[in-house]
Amino acid sequence: MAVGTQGAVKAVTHRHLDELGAEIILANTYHLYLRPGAERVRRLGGLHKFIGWSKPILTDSGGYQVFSLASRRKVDEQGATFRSHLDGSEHLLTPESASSIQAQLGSDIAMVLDECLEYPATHDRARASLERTLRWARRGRDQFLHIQKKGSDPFFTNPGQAQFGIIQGGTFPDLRRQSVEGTLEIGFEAYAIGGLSVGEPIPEMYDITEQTAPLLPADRPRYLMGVGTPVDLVESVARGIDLFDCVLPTRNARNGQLFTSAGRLNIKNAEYAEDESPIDAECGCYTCRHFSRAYLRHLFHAGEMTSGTLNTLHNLHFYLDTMRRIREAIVFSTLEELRQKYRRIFPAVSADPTLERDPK
RNA sequence: GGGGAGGUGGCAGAGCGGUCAAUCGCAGCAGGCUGUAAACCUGCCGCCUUCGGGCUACGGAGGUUCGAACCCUCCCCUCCCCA
Repeated sequence: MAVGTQGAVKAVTHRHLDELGAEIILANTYHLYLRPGAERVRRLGGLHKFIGWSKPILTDSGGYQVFSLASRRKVDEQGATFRSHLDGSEHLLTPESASSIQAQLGSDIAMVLDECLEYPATHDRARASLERTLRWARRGRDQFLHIQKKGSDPFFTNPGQAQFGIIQGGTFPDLRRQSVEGTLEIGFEAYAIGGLSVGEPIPEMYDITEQTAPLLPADRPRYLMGVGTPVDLVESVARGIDLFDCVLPTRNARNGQLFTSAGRLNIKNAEYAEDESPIDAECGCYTCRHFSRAYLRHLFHAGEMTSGTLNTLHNLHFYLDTMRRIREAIVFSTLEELRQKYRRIFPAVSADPTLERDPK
């Protein structure tokens, strides 16, 4: 899933996404609640109509903001109180309100409110957090079912909405298992693994994924939240994951880092100033078919908006293409080869993740 | 012709006797970004370096001083105002 936090995948239009073959996008409860407001979206006919995207939308619950906006929120049993990053005003997000807001938004998949645990965290802290997430899950699910039962409720703009539960438990396998059991007991349409890709070493992330994914129902999509790099996708599918979302392809594109069949490429670098070749000769995206590295580097340095657009088109193409290759490899039983290939292409990431985070 | 302001590292612009190789910004170079407070952030940015430091520097030449980008003298050069 391409990430479109505020109802738009940054730098590209829905038409671009259609052409790229994007089947679903992600939007965010917290951001849309603050602006333009869930009530307003509902009055405007729901998120699909409002943003002009008729294909599926998944809304994250705001659980990630519990992590990423840690400095501007406090969490208690009731929920998370945020100081708005827009105007400083206080807002309480509860499991119930997260469900209600998403009902008003009318997304196709709503995520239950969870507490995305920071890394590192002690076993005690992780257990307490997961148990709270479980209690929140019960409350969020009850609210979801309550709204859905009413059916004609004016708050409800998408009667077909599904709700996914989220597994927490930090980097502790026993806690992950406990979280899975509790979450399955509550029962959701499908399940996500949360609380990873928050700074833990990549091997640990793979490890937890490997131990957690098989515990989730095989007949439902398993969603690994917030992951990842291209090699992370391949490695995670190999461990049982079906669905991802990540800001990397879009954010890094805007910041000049491109994912290619030869690894990461920083289009800002001086070495591309007069390089007439495309970003990736093996790529068939619009950007690669039409523009040189030299031009793309120029656009970036000149601060042209087109830079973000063209780079984003390329990176999203690379990501969606990676997923297509993975599906194909599964069909032809060549996933292991694909894995080796991606490990080769992105060695720093798979061999020693710490190199990625700290060049020294 | 008269009056005034000023010349500082690629640009722009602080500093106005020691703690200045010299604030800040821009440009440049490199790196990071994993359920987006991110078209953002970090580091480097005179030369050399065994990273401790060494060397050359604030238009030019002299001078004062223990010590000068900062004070004095002369020279060169810009810009502004009035005629």
